[in-house]
Amino acid sequence: MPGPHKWQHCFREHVSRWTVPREAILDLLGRTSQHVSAKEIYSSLYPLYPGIGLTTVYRTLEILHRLGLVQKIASAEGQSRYELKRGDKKDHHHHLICTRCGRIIDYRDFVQEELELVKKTEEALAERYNFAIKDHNIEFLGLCKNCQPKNL
Amino acid sequence: MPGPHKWQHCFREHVSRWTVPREAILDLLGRTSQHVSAKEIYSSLYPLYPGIGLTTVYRTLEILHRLGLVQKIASAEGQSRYELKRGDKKDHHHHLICTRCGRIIDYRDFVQEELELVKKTEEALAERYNFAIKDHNIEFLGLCKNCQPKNL
DNA sequence: ATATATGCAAAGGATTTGCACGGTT
DNA sequence: AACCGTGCAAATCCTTTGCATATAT
Repeated sequence: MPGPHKWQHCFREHVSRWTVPREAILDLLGRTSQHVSAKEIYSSLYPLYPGIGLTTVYRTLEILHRLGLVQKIASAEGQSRYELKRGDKKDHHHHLICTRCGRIIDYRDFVQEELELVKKTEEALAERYNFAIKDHNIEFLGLCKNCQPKNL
Repeated sequence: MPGPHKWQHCFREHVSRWTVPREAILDLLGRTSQHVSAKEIYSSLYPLYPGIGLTTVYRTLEILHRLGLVQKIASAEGQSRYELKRGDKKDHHHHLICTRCGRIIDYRDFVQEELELVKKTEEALAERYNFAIKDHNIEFLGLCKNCQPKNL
């Protein structure tokens, strides 16, 4: 599992070149705990790296996703959000998503229990359906505090 | 919970008018066990109802989703897929999604166990984060039989 | 008769692609 | 020097919106 600044190696090995934009994007993802959209990454980086292109952000995210370093969350609002997967077991979490404003909350409660069941399920499903399971996605959808109708 | 052909009532009560396109869309959703995209619905319906518009499909799906009759699955490939929620408890299932070809398999194994944990988690999360939880989404991502690399 | 739903065309967004240029190796 | 990555602009794809017309009530 790559450490804070070992991505450079991972990149050179699996992809090819280690460039300024790639470092900037990975660095940003490492510093944020949010689930960011491509445009948000672009906007955050622009002041520091004028001339960076949104295209590059998309292409880099695509690579990171394929490498399994980044989770891509397809939200119902049309845009995808991205989150760096940290190797840390303690950091494993699932999502609580507001269907109105799109806010995503990470929760770490019950995750241990969930993971036990997930593991069991995963094995059985892999065999039964001949699936090579790579990842799972557990999320709860609803209305966050701010989006709940006050008058109901 | 609306029966096979009681949607008409549900519609008139909660929305307003029961029209030919709405009946056609709901009927199609009822007859298919697939997770269909808006365009697929449109294409299936076009031969029978020439002149039907893709716009109407989207608008109807939006209503059905708001009424809680249809689940909207935001896939990573950019398009959303829709599935009629059947009242039937026995029919509750989760998804196994191929990240390469987009195929979705419903599985009903372990769902009972999952649901117990889900219910418990839901209650705790609702309280802790002040969230009005409406739905959940459990899916496993990986490669289906056909998409697994043969030479690995 | 009246309000609502429809279909078309156009607009809107997010993401991808083609291509000449620039940076890494 | 060779090749890969970049940024721009244009192209795509999915979805939403504006508006005149058709339809359900």
